[in-house]
Amino acid sequence: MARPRSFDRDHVLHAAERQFRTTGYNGTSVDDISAATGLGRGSLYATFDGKHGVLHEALSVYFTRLAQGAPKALAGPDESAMERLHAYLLRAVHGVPLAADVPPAPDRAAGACFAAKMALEVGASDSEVKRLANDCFSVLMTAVADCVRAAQRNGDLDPEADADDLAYLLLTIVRGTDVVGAYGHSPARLTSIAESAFALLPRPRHR
Amino acid sequence: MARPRSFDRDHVLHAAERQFRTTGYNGTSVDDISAATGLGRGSLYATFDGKHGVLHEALSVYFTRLAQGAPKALAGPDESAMERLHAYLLRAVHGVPLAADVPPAPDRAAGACFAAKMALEVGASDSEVKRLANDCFSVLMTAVADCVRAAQRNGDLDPEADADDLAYLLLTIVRGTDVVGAYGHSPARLTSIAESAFALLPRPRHR
DNA sequence: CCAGTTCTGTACTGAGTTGTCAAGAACGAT
DNA sequence: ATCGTTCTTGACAACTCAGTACAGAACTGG
Repeated sequence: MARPRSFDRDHVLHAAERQFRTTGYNGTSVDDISAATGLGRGSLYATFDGKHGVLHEALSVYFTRLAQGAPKALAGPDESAMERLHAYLLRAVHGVPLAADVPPAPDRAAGACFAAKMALEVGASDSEVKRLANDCFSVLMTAVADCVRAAQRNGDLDPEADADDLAYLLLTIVRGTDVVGAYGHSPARLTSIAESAFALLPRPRHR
Repeated sequence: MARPRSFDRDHVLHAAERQFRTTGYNGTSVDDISAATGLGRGSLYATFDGKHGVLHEALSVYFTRLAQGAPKALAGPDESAMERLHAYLLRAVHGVPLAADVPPAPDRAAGACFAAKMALEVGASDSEVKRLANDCFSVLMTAVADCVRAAQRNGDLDPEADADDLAYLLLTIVRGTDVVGAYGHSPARLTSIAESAFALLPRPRHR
């Protein structure tokens, strides 16, 4: 029996994420968020808790999206596990790994993992951000590690290799691709990096 | 026949770099820089050109330091090229790769490559920063690639492998380590990643 | 010791920022 | 239709920030 919200919460948070992505946390004012989301100042402060709150909620939504998308993209039959790993590495070239709704990022730096970018900028002073970013990492980590194990079961990867170590390394490479991409290197160059990484994965010793 | 400077330019820029590292570009005010460097506003604006200028000069100094340190750390006899590559990867665990003067970084995120961090934060809107960051990358790139070629000459790495591709991949991994470190992962974990990467380098096919 | 030049510190301005508040709008239950 | 509750809008005050200007300090060559 009261006036209903006139905006979609997730839609707003998604727009805020896009803004944070392109101008960074400290580089965006509340007015910028207001303009990007269409919400007035008052609603922003009432619904979330200012900039902090918007960032935290946006990261939370990002996490949810990742928690759904990552397993979906990396799970599947053992036979095609290697292909999925390959596709995952190549997708990193264009940014926005496994939660793609922002297809043509204007600048590659804006395509980097949202959680990683925020963690790097304000993670040192905002432990909540650090925590949320870690959650995102963990979700990706388990998905990749499971995929590695699947590839091992199928005989495409050395069964002696530690799947977790390999997954950590793969994620590190994907994160590094974000950074190198921010330098302005061409997609061709990034693709070459991804292919090199894929080629170096440890194959079984004997066949 | 005029009053001499009471500060050392490089020392000031180094202090500014430390500040930018810990609080980011947009997160530091001119007063912060003033406090960190001990310089008054007036001197800051007279010597450099405000925040922009300080950042650009600081990056420039960082580049110079890198251009000296990187070849020194990675050049040497072919016999020990692999050891140098190994050491380079392990050094990334604790940040501030090849220009170490800030040994105990309070937060690992502050230990990330200065150029990379700035490029990721403001590179999209400040092409000068992007350029300087790219220069830093290039310097590292050639140094690593040369070291890879040395290792190939010594028979420690597959001579068929493309040295440049390998160097790109190694640098990507080091940059990724910065990001993963910013999440708060333990040095032990980062070390494990570095070791995995090193172990996967392509050895010669036949001996 | 003096004059000229450069550096240093501080106060000031205008723009931009954050967070709050109150008045009005929209809706459902009665 | 009306009332109460909740959302929205715009304006507002306090504050911070970047950049400038000016007065004074320090030093050196003569």
